[in-house]
Order: sequence, then structure tokens, then C-alpha cells
Amino acid sequence: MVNVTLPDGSVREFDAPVTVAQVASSIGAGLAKAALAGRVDGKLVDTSHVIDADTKLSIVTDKDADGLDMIRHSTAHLLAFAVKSLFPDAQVTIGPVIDDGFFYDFAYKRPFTPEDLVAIEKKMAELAKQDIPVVRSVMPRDKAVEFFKEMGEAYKAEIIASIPSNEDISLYREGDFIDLCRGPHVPSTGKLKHFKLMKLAGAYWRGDSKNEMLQRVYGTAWAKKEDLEAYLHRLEEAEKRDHRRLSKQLDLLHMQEEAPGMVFWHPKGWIVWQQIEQYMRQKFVEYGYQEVRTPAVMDRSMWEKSGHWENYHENMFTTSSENRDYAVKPMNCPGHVQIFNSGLHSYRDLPMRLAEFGSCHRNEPSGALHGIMRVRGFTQDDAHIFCTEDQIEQEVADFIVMLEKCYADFGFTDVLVKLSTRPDKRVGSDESWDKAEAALAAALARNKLVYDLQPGEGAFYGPKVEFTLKDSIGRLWQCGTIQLDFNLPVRLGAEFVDEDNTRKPPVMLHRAILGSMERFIGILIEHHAGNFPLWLAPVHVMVMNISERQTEYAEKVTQALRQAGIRAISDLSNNKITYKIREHSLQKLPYQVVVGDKEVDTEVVSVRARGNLDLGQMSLEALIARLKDEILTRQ
RNA sequence: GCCCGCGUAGCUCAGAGGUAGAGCACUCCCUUGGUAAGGGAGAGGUCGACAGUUCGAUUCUGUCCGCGGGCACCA
Repeated sequence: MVNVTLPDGSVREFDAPVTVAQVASSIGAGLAKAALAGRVDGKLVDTSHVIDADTKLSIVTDKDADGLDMIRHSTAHLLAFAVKSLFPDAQVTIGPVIDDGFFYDFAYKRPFTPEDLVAIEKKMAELAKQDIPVVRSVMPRDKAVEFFKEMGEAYKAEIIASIPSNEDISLYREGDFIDLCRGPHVPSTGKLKHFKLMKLAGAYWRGDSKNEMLQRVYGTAWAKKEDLEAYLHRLEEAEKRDHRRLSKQLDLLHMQEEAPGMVFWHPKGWIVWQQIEQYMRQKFVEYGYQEVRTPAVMDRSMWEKSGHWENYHENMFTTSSENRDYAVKPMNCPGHVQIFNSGLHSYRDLPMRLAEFGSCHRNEPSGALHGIMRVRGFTQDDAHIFCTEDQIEQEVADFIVMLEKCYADFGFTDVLVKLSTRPDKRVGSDESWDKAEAALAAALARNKLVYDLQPGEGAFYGPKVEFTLKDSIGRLWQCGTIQLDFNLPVRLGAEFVDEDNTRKPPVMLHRAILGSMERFIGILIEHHAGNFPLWLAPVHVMVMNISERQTEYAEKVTQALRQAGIRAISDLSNNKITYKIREHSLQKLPYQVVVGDKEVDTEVVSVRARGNLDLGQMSLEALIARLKDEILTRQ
């Protein structure tokens, strides 16, 4: 006798052991058909799983999150099935579930082509339509290794060989395709209906660039047709807000071959930059930072002292002149230490906070470059705080307050926090690490921040906290960071005179809020889809005349707006008003002002706001007041 | 850096072994029009760079540069 308790609390009795599938059909034919798996005492199992003792069971369908993951996982296997039937001598490796889908890596004698991808997808559809059962079996490990070796599946054999020898290996067979897998899987290929292969890519075996490159096929899979369509639509929408497309469309900047990974800022883009820089500069003042400026190029000996010449050489641009070697700075820290070192400091001078919009260059690998998100020439909103160990907590706590204020003003309210602690390879005493990690944790607690602890993920020179923003379409961007450094002050001979009249190295905190100006602007473009909030918008108002008769009035209005500190431009071109409105709407202008004879007669303006909003007629004063308020409140 | 793909007018993109085309933008002309494209004409390209094959290459091949999608990288 077997008692099966269902999620609603009801209990079903069976005379003999039953499968999940049998329990499902005892409940109803609809459920039997929808069943993808079972959850027995919280563990996912196949529908073929035999229940031979009293247990709790829920039937997993495509309405469960787990059901969707299974569909994706099983679709990855279907992909491998299709590839093996079209290209029998391709070898299979791994095929996990990822966000929104799955991938599968193959080794094959030639690269797959886009045409192959179409053929593979077609084959998958065929195999799914045939509704082939997916059958689980179990084999001892060593036998499984032999089994896959005999099939010529060297990669699979290698994976299985790394599993402890006392464990049994589960295998799943569909048709003549058999694969190692922990499972569970959907009961038959017919459950897989809404999938699409997305792209081909190279990927290293076991994620190591020293290994051979495999061919990765990415796909997506969903429970319902509408879900698949919605996903594809979401991708299209994300593409529309791509900062590379928008920064060209909105004439913000460009990049060109002669300066890979570096930005030519156009007038409109530079306005956005300046608004951000000026905002951050104001925050530096409010939070007690002093702004400085340090050389972009320094002698090799400086970088040898700092350790960069040895450890960061690959990433530095170097140059030489008159028998001296130089490097372009990849970071600002050594320069800031020089300023600290240029005078003898008392403990009374600490904390000392030196800030710089630091222009840095890093020779990033060519494959890493991506629009303005990952560049070779960039500017950090950088600062270094020199303080005593006892001051760490307060400094970090204050930094967090500043950071949260900044993010909120830029329209980001969802911030994820990670605390990374000591790695195995590190400098500094355990006592210092204890104190530093505790100070970071305490500062986070004081600000009531929930954080992920990442043990061992800190830098060799100190623990760190990282801050990640969530944008309007849910993507994550790590921007802010505050890192302790026990290393650099010592290497560069920084010291202060303490209360007891001894000289000690200060603790150095590296911190940034935006990270890089370039990347942050890229994030803002995508976050707002190019619709910058008014305070950041390159142009606030476009003033348009309807015909030549209002030219003078339009110019007067534009001038008055500029006098009031509004970024206004006029469009007095010989075009119809509909044409002008379309043009400037596409440019995502926040405000468009129309002046015709009526407005001239009554000394008003007609105002149109972004998003097809007709605000009607108003006086110039009313418009200016509205704009100023909107700018001030950063809406 | 690695794998695959791509590079044609300012932009978005067609095209083909016989030295190129569209739409938009640009210039000029007509039009002075009230809330998302009025009409006409004109100008504009060493087809990413360099080699090779060929009677002939922008098209085929190779190398390089850059870009895109991934991977690796992000002291």
C-alpha cells in the first residue's frame, strides 16, 4: 500500500508502487497530458519515477518555473539529438539551461554555418513532432565511461570520468540518441513545441582559453507560443535602445577605426557628459572631497614601484622618449598617492579625500570592446580616501550615503550590493583583514543594506564592496565600488604621523560611484531609451515657427529661454510644421514650442512635450517656470 | 586574444568577374503650410587597406585593420 499526499492535502491510496505518470492520470486525463515531471518530497523526478513508499507529490507542468527549466533543458537535448542525426560524427559536450533558454556545445570537424542552424532547427521540429519518448536509465560510472568512449564521445567520457566512481550515472535516451544527464526530462519530445535557435558562437572547452574551441549553439524555449513571441519582441525592443544605435541617431558621439575603443564626443553628447560631471563635482564638494588632476603619462619607474609594470603591463599603453620609458595611466591611484606624499601629514589631516575625473587608458583585448560600455580610453569618477584603520567604517558608511543619493538622482532605485572578502593569495596581516572586513560589514549594516557575501572574491590587496544597478528593463550593471588597499600606500611609501609620533602608512580606499563616465552614459542611454530626463537632455526646447512671418518672434523666444538658462534651439527652416515636429520627435526632444500668428498676437507659446503631449498655449514665463522646476527636481 | 559573421554614399541598406544603385539626409528651386514625412532638380562613392589570381577584381583567394555575436579577459 502506497499513500501519496497531493499539494491540496488530499491523499491517494495505491495497492502497489506507482509512477508519477500513473498518479497524474488517476487525477485526470488533462493533468496526465500536461505532466512534465513530479516533485517528490521536494525533489524533481521524471514522470516515469516509481513511488514505492508513502510520500508527498506534486505534478510539475509547464506552469511551474521548474517545468519551464525542464522544457529548456530537454530542448537542449533535442538540439543535440538533431545535431547527431544530421552530423553523426559531431561530438556532444554540455548543454545547460541559461536565462531565457539554453545552449549546447559541440565539437565538429568544421564550423556550423547559419544554413546548418536552419537545418538543425528544422530537424528539431521534426523530431519533436514524432513525439519520441525520453527514457531514463542508470549505469555504473566506469561502465558509462567505457560506453561513451566506444561511441566516440571523448568529451562525455571525460565529464563522466570526473564524477566519483561510486556514483551511478543516469542516461537519457530519445530515439538512437543517448546522453549523460542528471535529469529530469520531459517524458517525450512532443512536449517541446515553442523553441528557436538563436545564434552560433565559439566557446572554449571547460571555459578555459588554453583548450580547444567548441561550437556553441544558443536557443530559446518557452511553454507557450505567446511567451516565445513576447521574448522575441523583448529582444527587438532592447535592440532599439542599444546605445550604439541611439548615440548615432541622436548625434551624441561616434567612434572610428583610427581610435578603437575611444570616443569622439559630439556637442550633444558632451552636454550630457558635462551635466553628469558637474553633478558629481557638486557631490564631491558636499561630501568633503577635494578635486585634483594628475598626469596621464608617467615614467616607468613609477609603475614599477606601484607594481603595475609587473602585473598590469599587458594592459598598459607605453611610450618612450629620450631613452626613458613611460606608461599612460590605467588608473589614478599612484598619482593620488603622489599628491598625498607631497607633504608630511598628521593624523589630524585624515581622512583626506582626493577626487579626480581621471582619464585612463587600458589596452583591453580587442574582443572585449563594446560600444562605449567597454572602451580603452575612459574617465573614472575616481577618488581615494587616505585614512586610519579606525576611520574605515565611517568613511565607507558616508560613501554609501553619497552613492545612494547619486543613484537615486539618476533614476536608479534598485541597487544590489556584494561584499567580497579575503582571497587565498593576499597581502596584509590577518588582523588587518579582520578589522577591514568587519568595518565594511558594519558600514553596510549602518546603512541597512542587504548584501551578498562573496568569500574569497576580494582583491589581493584588500576586501571590497560592489554596487550593481538594475535598469528599466531589468539588466544589471556593476558600477560603484569601494575597495580597501593595504598594498599601494606601503609600496609607494605613503605615511602619516600618528598621535604617538610614529610614522604609519594610511589605509587607502579606492572608490567610484559611476565607474566610468563612458559606460555610465551608455547605461543611461539604454535605461532611458534615449529619452533623457530634462536635466540631462542635450537640448531642452526646440522653438519652431510655422511660417516666415514668425521668425523674429521665434528668435526672441529662443533667446529669452537661453537667458533663463534653458538649452533652447530654434528651427526656422522652410519646412512644414508637421515635418519639423516629426523630425524633433524622432530626436526625442523633451519640449517643442510652436509659434504661429496666433502666438505672436497674444505673446504666448504653444508647447508640446515628449510623448505626443499637447500642453496647449502658455506664457513664456510659465514655460520657463515649468522647465526650471523639472530640471531642479531631476524628473 | 580565440571561433563565426560582417565592412558598398553622411545614415539605413540593395547589387554583380566588365570600375555601382535605392530611401532618408545634404545643396538649389517651387511651396509659407497649425502639431509625426508637400513637390522638383542637383551633387555625392579608390565598394575598409594591402597583396595575389585574371585580359579585367569592388566582386574570387590570402594577409592586415575595424565592427558585430559569443568565449576568454576585466591587476
